[in-house]
Amino acid sequence: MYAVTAIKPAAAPKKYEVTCSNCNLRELCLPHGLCAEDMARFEHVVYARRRIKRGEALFAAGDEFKAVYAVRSGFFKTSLTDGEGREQVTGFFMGGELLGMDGIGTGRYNNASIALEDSEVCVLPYALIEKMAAEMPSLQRHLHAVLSREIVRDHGVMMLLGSMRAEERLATFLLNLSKRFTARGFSPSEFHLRMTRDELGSYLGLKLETVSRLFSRFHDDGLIEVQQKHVRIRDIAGLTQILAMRH
Amino acid sequence: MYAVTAIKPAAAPKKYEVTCSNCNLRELCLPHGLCAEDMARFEHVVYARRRIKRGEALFAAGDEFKAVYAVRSGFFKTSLTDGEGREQVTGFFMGGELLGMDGIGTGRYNNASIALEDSEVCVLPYALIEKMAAEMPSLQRHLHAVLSREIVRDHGVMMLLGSMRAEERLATFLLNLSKRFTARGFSPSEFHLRMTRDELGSYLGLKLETVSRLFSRFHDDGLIEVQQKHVRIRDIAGLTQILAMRH
DNA sequence: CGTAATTTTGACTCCGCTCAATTGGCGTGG
DNA sequence: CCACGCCAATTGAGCGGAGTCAAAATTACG
Repeated sequence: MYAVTAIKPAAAPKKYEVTCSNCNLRELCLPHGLCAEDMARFEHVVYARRRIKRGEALFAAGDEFKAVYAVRSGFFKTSLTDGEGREQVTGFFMGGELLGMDGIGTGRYNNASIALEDSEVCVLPYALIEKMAAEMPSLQRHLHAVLSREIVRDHGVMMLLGSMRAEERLATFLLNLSKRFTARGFSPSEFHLRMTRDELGSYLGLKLETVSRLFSRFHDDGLIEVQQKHVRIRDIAGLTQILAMRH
Repeated sequence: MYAVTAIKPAAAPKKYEVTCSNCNLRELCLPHGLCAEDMARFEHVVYARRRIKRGEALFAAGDEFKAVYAVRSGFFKTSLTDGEGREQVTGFFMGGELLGMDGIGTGRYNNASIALEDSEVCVLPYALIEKMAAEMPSLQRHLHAVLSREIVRDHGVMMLLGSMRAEERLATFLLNLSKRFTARGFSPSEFHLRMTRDELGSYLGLKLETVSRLFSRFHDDGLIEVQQKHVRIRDIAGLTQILAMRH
């Protein structure tokens, strides 16, 4: 089971130790595109960080919405659980990506957000964001853009789930992961999956055995090397090819 | 039968003829929750309407993003088309719902938006919305809420596509449609589907034959009456029951 | 009124699921 | 350090739900 505790970071985290302006994720994060002056003002919003240990929840579905979180380091999954206990993983999030925006509309988080490795997030209290956005057009615009892009991302997942076959889904996922790692300066072709086969299956609308079999098949076809959670992409073109083959 | 049309007589569409404050959809639309004064200011943003005939596009994927649209009457689908010509319907929209928010992030609409019956929309130019939101906290908050709720809606679809069986998907869809019609003062149990089996299948991640078979099955089970596009729900509890049955 | 489009229905197939057994990895405690 | 136990991952065998292909029926529309 996942604990919902650890609201309070252990050591006193020195504020402003790493500011947005010198954060290596600034190109990917919410304040992206702000001028130096606006950036300086924005940094006062990011007044706290929070550490979440592997397996713990940053927030649970139904928790009161107070802040949006920017992933500073680590890896998260978000997931819904419906009345009958069925879990649906709705996304995986890494450095510079924002968590919790689904809570704005109702005042409660709709998803649970679970760390899949020891992680750290920047806390962006929504009340402050709202206030600054009203005074800072570039921030307002960027906030809207971030929300809108989340919608576009979700539509991509809908296309994946609604009209792709199993191997296309996994290929799409691997290529997407590769791109996001690249944007963060990591290897495009070699990485550790932080989620289980079950979690990945949930996200892709497949059973864990199917995911496992697909990894084995891709391996046999020389597209990737897999050893448990470690993946190395050997043939990006081959993976892309899978998507190009209609049915 | 409960037509959504005929709200507007044939008269020339004079601007401000129907304002937000007296629009029968105001409880569902973007300006919802604004005070009288703010509402009056907001009405100046809604300076135009646009009629779209059945089968025509309000906008196409890739079109330059300039405005968000509120459905005043009629019915729309939104859909993506990927490189290989595969279509994925991402949503159906009726009175009071907003179209085009996925364009904010990139400056281009990501979806195409097609009228499934003769329809009318209010044009909300984004530049004006943005400006007013900065000056009007209640509007800003509501805009964020609307964007956020769109994300939540998409997550619901992801759960539907990722972890429900065919009959659960259709039952969920019918119940959702019923609720939305109810909120608009139409019959909760009797309505015309404006989309084809193919479009509905795309939305639900099923083939059109499967959708057709499910309608027939639901009919045989006494849950609904179907005759082509006309549907009458006979047993809401029975439909709900389908969702409660795991596996 | 005729033609095209949509819907329904049937027969058969196959992809992904279920059930089950085995293997492998990793942390914990003796 | 190794043994144990637990959880994750792999692999196999068989099944079933949804897809595919095809044809007929019904409806919509020019």
